[in-house]
Parts: sequence; structure tokens; C-alpha cells
Amino acid sequence: MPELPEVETIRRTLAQHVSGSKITSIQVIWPGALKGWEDQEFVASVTGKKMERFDRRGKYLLIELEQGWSLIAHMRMTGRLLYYPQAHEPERHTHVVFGLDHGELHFADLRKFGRIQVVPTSERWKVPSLAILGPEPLSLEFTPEVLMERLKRKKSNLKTVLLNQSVLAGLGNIYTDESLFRAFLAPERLADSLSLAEVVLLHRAIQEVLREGIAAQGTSFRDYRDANGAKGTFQNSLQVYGRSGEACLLCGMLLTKKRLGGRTTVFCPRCQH
DNA sequence: CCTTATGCCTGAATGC
DNA sequence: TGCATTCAGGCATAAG
Repeated sequence: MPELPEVETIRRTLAQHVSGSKITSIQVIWPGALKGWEDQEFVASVTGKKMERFDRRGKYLLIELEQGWSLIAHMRMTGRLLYYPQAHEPERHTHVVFGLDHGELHFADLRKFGRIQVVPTSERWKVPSLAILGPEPLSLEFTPEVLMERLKRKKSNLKTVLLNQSVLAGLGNIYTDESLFRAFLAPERLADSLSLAEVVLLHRAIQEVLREGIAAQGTSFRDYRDANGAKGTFQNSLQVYGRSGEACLLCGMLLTKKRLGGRTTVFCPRCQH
């Protein structure tokens, strides 16, 4: 499921192929994939415009178009943005086809949770889902002190709090579990109970795991693909996610699965406190 | 303000 | 084997 490293990889692979490309046509197969606008309006405001810049904020992909318009895409769990150098028949779960001056861009999503919206570029950061986002975990503004201050405000457990995009932008289930394991912190620990030393460990773990995830071009546990349709490789480096019942790679103890904040959480009951 | 629960979706895995 | 149920989960929204 596309989290920060996967969206970043999509951003990079997309920019390689379609930076400066003009959107010459749009075929809306399933209008539900377009958020906030009737599909005719979406088509009208996007057709004929070049894609000039590709940015990312948390798990959101931002595509800046000519003439003051931007696309905002969110993949949720199974969304894909796929570039084809030549015209390509829509696949089973393709919902929108952007015809380009060179090739095509397909938005596909098996579970139909992902969305693309079009907004004036000047109002991008006012879109509520972007406006509420916490700091970028790989930015200079994200320091252990900032993390400490944000965790102090929350009464819930670490797992739930780290998944909250208004606390920190970009972590999903996979990278949260991996970060907590690397920081030796139990997912059930209350977020406001951490010492500064523990927060420093967590801060470092989050940055390491995200940087490694990006370097590995993301985690293709199941559905994730980049804009080339290629899998990432970080699934080979996961230490806890998806390994419930298997041995901890540090101590050999069986990894435990527990539901926290409605999400499956895997951790080592011996290494994480 | 805060936290927790529900709906959206489909395919794979599991249960009987 | 086949059918029904459960599970996977990010986020908007509703409810507590």
C-alpha cells in the first residue's frame, strides 16, 4: 500500500517519463475516482495542459499543470499511476486514462479507494486533507524535539498516533511497525510516556526506515507498483510487518500480532518496550 | 478539543 | 469442491 516511500517512487518514476508532457485527452471510465468535481469539469480544466512539476506531501502526489491548475492524487491501498509509452488498452481496474502527447498515463485501483482531484495551484495547501498534515519526516523541520512535542499532546498509543497523518505525514501500517521495531518501542506504549532518549531513537528509526524504503523503491508486499509497473524490493527487508508467528530476527522470540487502532500490528514482545 | 467506530471496495485466504 | 465469511487497510465522516 503506497506510503511515503512508494508515493515518492511513483513521483520520481513519473517525472522521468512525463515531465513536460501535455495531457491531450482524458477518458473517464469510472467517475468515482475523481473527487470534488463533475467529470466533465475535471476533463475541461485538465485537457490541453502540460504537466510541469511533480511534488509529494505525505502520501499525496501533487502534479502541477500549466495555467494555474494542479492534480492531487492519493493511492490509498491499491491505487496505481502507470505510464505507457504507447497507447494501451485499459486494464480491468483502470478508472481514468490520460492521453499524452507521448504515451498514456493510467490511474488504476483495484479497491476503488484512491482519488484524483483537480484544484487551483494557489489553493493546493488549503485543501483540508493537505492542510492538516503534520511535518514531512525527511525534512529539516522534523527534529526529535518536534516529534517529542507532538507525541506529548496525544493520549493514545504509539501505533495509533504515528498512523495519524496530522501528527506526522506519510507513515502507514508497514513503515510504522518497522520504525517501532527498530526503535525497540512497544506499539502499545502511550505516546506521551516516551523519554527524550526514546524519542531520539524513534526519530532516527523513522528516518532510516523511510530512506531505506525509498532507496529500495518501495515495498511491493502485494499490489504496489511504480509508474513503470515495476515492483519495489523493500518487502525483502521487512523485519516485522507480515511476519507474525515467525521468529524475531534479533532474539528469536515469536513475533506477536495485535489489533491497535483498528490495524494489525506486529511486534516483538521481548525486544520492544 | 479529543478518541473511537464505520463505510468505502475487491480479491485472497480461511472455514465448514 | 463449493459456497459463505473474514481479512486486508487509509482516510473521510459520524458518533461518543
